[in-house]
Amino acid sequence: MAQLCTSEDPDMFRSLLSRIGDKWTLLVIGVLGEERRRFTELTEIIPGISRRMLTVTVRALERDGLVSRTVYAEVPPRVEYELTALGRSLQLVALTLADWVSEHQHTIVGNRRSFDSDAREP
Amino acid sequence: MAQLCTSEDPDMFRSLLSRIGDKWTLLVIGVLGEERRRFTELTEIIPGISRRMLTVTVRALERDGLVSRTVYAEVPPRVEYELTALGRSLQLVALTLADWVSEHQHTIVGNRRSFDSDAREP
DNA sequence: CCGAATCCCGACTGATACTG
DNA sequence: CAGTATCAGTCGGGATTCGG
Repeated sequence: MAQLCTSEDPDMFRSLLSRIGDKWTLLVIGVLGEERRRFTELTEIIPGISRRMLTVTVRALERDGLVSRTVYAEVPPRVEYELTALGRSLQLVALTLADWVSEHQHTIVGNRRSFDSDAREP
Repeated sequence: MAQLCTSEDPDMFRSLLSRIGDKWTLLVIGVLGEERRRFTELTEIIPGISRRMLTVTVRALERDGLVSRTVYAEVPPRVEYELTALGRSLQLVALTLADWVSEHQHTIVGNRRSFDSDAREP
């Protein structure tokens, strides 16, 4: 319902929205949606992410129960992350979002271009 | 495709994502999804938004072609905003997102609580 | 290999005041 | 009514460094 956006608890709504809307979360979910990965793999697959931000992101996802973290008592250490059932359900939503973006991104880029050029010359 | 999250143009993906993921955009889209509104109406309906942030938000939406802005040459001035066809298509996506949040928010709050309490006491 | 802790900067936001 | 301008505070997140 659109009401969700306005009434009820906009804080909670926004809190979850900013979680998935932050810089890295959806990328991590997208990658983990394919298969479980270990820490260093993620840093290599996701372009530009730092170890710190990967740690922060993956901790937040674990806290929300979207990702599970498994530590193997080996040497060298190995830690694997994978989507939980809840995480996979979010991934489905994320994919519809990604579809929308891929379908309309060219339109939007064009809109921005014409808006910006209109603004310069009256 | 999940690939969209990783390869291709993650910048464009993130650019659109941070647009709809920012603090006010989805609330504005949610309100405008019901019916066209004028500026002051929006400030009254959306709890906590300042005139400045509303301006910034609707400008960005207009730039992307998601919202249309109509100025009536009256006195006092009247400006109305409404979703474009593109904006309505995004609204559909946003609603699936809102549904997911409303369905799982209690689970997530619970996950956070138990994660936080587990962290304190080993 | 995996991560925690610290420092720091630029971007985002809000309060306030002013204008057509 | 519908904005714009300016300034100050907060915060995400990147670089770097240290530990298990």
